[in-house]
Amino acid sequence: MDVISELSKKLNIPEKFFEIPKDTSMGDIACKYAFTKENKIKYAEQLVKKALKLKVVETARNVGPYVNIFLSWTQIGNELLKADILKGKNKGKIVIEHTSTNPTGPIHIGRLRNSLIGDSLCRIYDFYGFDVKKHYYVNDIGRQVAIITWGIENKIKPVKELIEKYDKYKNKPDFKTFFTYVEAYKKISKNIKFDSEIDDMLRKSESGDEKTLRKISKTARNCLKGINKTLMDMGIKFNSFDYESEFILNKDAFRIAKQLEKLKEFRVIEGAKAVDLSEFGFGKRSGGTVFLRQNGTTVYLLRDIAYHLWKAKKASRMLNVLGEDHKFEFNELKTLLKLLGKDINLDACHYSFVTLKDAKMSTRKGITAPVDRLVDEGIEKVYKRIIETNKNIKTERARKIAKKIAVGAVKYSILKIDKNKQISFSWDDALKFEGETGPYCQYACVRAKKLLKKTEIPSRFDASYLVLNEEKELLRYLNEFENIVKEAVVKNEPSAIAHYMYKLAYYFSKFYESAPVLSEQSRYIRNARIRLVYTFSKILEKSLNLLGIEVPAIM
RNA sequence: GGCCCCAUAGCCUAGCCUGGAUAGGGCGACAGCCUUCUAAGCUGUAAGUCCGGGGUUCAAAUCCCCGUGGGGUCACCA
Repeated sequence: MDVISELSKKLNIPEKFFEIPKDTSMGDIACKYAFTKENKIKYAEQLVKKALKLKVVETARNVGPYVNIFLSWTQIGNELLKADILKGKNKGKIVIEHTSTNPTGPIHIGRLRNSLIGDSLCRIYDFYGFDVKKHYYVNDIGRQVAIITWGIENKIKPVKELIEKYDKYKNKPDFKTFFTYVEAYKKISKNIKFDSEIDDMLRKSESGDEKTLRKISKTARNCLKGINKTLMDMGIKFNSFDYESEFILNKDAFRIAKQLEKLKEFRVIEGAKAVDLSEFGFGKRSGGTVFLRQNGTTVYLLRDIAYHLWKAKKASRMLNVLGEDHKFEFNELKTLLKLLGKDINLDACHYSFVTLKDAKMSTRKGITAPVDRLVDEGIEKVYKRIIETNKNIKTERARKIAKKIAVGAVKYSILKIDKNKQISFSWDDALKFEGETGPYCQYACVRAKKLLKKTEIPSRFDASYLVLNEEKELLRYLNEFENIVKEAVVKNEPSAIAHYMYKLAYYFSKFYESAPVLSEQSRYIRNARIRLVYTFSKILEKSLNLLGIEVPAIM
């Protein structure tokens, strides 16, 4: 029940004048509307009188111009505890594109932020009622992939040192691709002849030579298998992998180039075809935004336009999860789509960079912090702890649980931070299990579910028996779930869910320590408490799920 | 240089959109709590120029302006 909107309507005061006080002694809801009036205190007193007449209000009093409202938890509580958490519906189709990391090596921690935010947004939008399609845009052409392809063709052998460094992963296709890349790159930078072979390959592929294009694409597709394995292991799945090369093969890119040539912004700059977007705020040194190079090959932006027009056919809305480095290009893309007369609903969720703090990661050459390694190290750490606390547990089961916890820790540590803030990534912080972490939330959920296993869930209960402060705090916060989901959608901000669920788990832990459930003598109180724990476990598990975090059976 | 993002205790972070009651948390430190639904938990203590300076307002961490520091971007790269 959205109490604030209820009070707003009944008292005829805009919602923004209501807030939830930090302290229960100041009521469940506070109203600060009286501050805007001449006779502040007198007005507040009148508000109190009005509020007292409402059904949801238990009592109300004013502290100066503040009006502190205490709600009737019997009514709200009964409604909340008997309801199922329901998915929204009929919000329409949306294509969410995320990750889209270049298939030139294993996925790295910096890039993981994209996948985690993207996957979480997919879950949040889905829960909110959208029909979500998850897309990965594969850059299967371009210089890096060409270099690797060249390396494979010329049977370049990677150096032993590198393979030893990543010994555990040496047979994973993404790592193998990376090994080849490092060595091929070395060779090419030493010899101009090799470099021109790459240029030749690029020119052929980007102008539409099918054979070359397919050859390069194969390299990318192979690497992608490894990347996808890592993502699947973390519970991140896609509906579609869209290959950039397709938009050259099907000639879409060239058709769009023809359309761009008809625009009044069209220019030819030193033989290259471009559009002058300076009046839209895109001042370029070269004087225009190039879409076809002097040699007739396509650039990324042109293929991106083709891609977005293709995606637009699939859904009425699109959302791209992109690093802040893509802001400029994204705005160019939107501007060009508009100039082409395409009215499409395209948004971006930009996030700031992840920098690597620990020397452990920053000093090494090439990739230094593959996600696989972080997760594996986390699993080892958790595994030890699990077999300590659960003596007779089977190895395989312990490892499965360890994985859920390690992944939960990593996901939470990244998702809890506001997307506009840079993350200085610390390996140790990401694998912490106490305090505001994923495992803390998982633990609260495990405790609740374990307790519930030992009893029936009562269908008859009365929330008026929940009188303790700890019970009311928990109830009050459970009631906020709906609002938080909405906020996360509006802001494209999974961290809102992360902070919510930590606090929710905290209120539960407090309740758990202070109020016995199963051993409670009074049947009425016991039933109400069981129902409270039941609702809590459902909402917390859903919140965890919205971040892509699973709940293990034991911890 | 132009444009965009960020700045809150030793470290990390919430609050900023929509201005109001002593600026919430977490880590680390210190002190307590396990014969009771799993202590990955709970309780308490110490720790703050909310980057600096102006302005608006009865009221500014929050809004506006000017700075400072950090990051991003302005490719015939993707």
